[in-house]
Formats: sequence, structure tokens, C-alpha cells
Amino acid sequence: MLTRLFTDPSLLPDVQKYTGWAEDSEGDEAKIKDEDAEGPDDLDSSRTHSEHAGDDDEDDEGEEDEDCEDTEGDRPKKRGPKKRKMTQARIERSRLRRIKANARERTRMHDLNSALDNLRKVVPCYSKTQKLSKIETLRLAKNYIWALSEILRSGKRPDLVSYVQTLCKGLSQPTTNLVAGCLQLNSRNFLTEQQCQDGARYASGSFSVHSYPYQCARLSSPHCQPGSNSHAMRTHGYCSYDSLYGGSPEYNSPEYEALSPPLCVKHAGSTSPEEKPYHYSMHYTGLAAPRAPGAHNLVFGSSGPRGGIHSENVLPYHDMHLHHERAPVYDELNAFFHN
DNA sequence: TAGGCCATCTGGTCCT
DNA sequence: AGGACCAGATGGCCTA
Repeated sequence: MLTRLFTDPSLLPDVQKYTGWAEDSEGDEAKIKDEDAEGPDDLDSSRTHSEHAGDDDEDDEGEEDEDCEDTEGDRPKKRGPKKRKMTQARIERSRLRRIKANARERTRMHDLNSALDNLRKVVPCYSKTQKLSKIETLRLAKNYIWALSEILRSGKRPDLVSYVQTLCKGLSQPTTNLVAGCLQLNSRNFLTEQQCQDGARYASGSFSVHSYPYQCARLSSPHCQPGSNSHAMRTHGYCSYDSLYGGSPEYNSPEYEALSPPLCVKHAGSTSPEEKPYHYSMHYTGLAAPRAPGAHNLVFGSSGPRGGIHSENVLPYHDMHLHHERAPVYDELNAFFHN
């Protein structure tokens, strides 16, 4: 039966996925298996990698591929390159290639994930226990680049709420809350920023930017229902945001995606009060730099003229912190909000 | 239980 | 031939 599986490739895929045959541990194969065993999915890997290996015969290694061409029987000869018969030796080599390719693919994905982890550490929000998903990390990174580029382009102190809104653009509610928590924004500050007259209605609420029309459309959160707090907030002062970023675009709309961050890097040495010497581009060269001591408590607007964060309102994201690998960036951004 | 997220396997394509 | 890259498929885990 096993020999039939060897000679019938059409049966292999199912066999590969649903059998748990024991595998002999000889030569390179054993070496590759050892590599596979390092991963967290050892069982799964060993299961899928151990197909059709039970009765391998090393004698087949010496068998030439073309030796069996005459054994096709009475079928008419076909033109074109001969399809080489899958001898057991070739099957074995192919399988080893596949195993090696799988290992490479795993390594590649691990590298990719490592890069994503590094990216997570650079974006404005990080949680040890609540890691941003891949897609959210990329979205936040994009928003972050956009926000910084906008700051560099305008050379002006950015509006705090606009900054946060830009960061949270298109993010899910949990990620939005995470980012808001990392920035230690609360509803009181948010409302202060918006000069909302009926702020008492939101005094106890957690930060939410779901009042944005485009996010309401995406998420249909209860906060976004007509008459809800967010609806009221939506009616209070999002004009500056809209004018700055071109209305209230659907995040995934072609118009929004077509926008590119304004690449306008200001150079050090400007003497204009509006054009402070920025060094953002340099700060990104040291992603692995040691953390700056004391940077944990860096807070946007915590003591600024806009009311600041009240200690009792600090969100309980104990496991989160702003990242210090690029603390200088935060220092300068922080300076924006404290000038 | 459905949906989101993820890791892994797999076959195809392109390049060296 | 072999490696890198990609996208689809699949199954596991977790959460609302």
C-alpha cells in the first residue's frame, strides 16, 4: 500500500496532511527534522513532514531517472520533453527539497515577524501583553509616518487631537484604545481639545475616536449611533481635522490611499521660531539604542496649557509604554505640546 | 460558535 | 538546480 502511495503522486497531498507515519531518521532528513523540532509547532511539523517515509530504500539512490522510460506500456508517445518518471529516489529528493523549502519559509516568516516586532517597538504604542496585530502595526506605522511628516511639513505645533486622530486613523477600536492609552489621553483632555460644551456627558468615558464618520461606517460601534456621545462629539469641532486632512475620507478609499506623506524634511539650523531645528531623520537611525531613563512617563499634553492629564485619569495600561528607542523624537514631539 | 489572527505548508514564479 | 518571494489553503487558538 505504501509503495502505491509512492508511485501515485496524486495521493500525496492528502497523505501529507492526514497521516502521521513514523519517519526514519537518516542523513539530511534527520537533520532537517531536528531543525523543525525547534519551532513551537513541533507536532504539526513532524506530522506534515513525515509523510510517506516509512519504507524508504536507500538502494533507489543509485537509480537513474531515465531508466524506466520504456516501462510506460502501450501508450502512444507524446511530443515535448519527456516527463521523467517519479522514481522513489526522485520522490525522496523532491521531498527533501520540499522540507528544506518549508524550513526556509519558516525562517523567512520568522524574520518578517522579527521585523514587525521591531516596528511595533518604534510606533507610538506598545504593549507586552496586548501586541498589535500585524495589520494594525502596519496601519499605525503608516499613520505615524504621516503624522510626523505633517509636523515636519508644517513646522508648527500640531493639534494634539489631530495628532491622535491621525495615529488612530483606520485602526480598530481595541487598537485605538491602546494607542490612546499609550498616549495617556482621556476623554477629559479630548473634550478640552474640542472645546466641547457638554463635556460632562463624557467625563467618565474612555477615550474613543470612533466618532469619526468613516470609522462609524466601518465599525458600527454603539458609540457611533445617533444620539450617542460620539454623535454629539461628532458635531463639535472636527472641522480642523477635516480641513487638515482633506475632509473625512474613508480610510480605505482610493483617495486616502493615494495620499503620500509630505516628505518635507526641515534641516537643522533654522532660526525661525516656527522652524525649530528638527532632527527626526537622525533619530530613526538608532532603533536599538538603549532606553532613555525616565522616559516612561513621557506624556503628551500632561502638563501643557490645555489642561493636561490628571493622575486619576491615567488609563491602566501598566504594561504599555512609549518607546524609548526613539525617545528623542518623543522629546521633540513632547516639546511641541508643551510650548 | 463565528470571526479574527496567526503559523505553517505548499505550489507557482522569478531570478541567479 | 536551488533560493527567494508570494499567495492560497488549512488548522489552531482566542475572544466576543
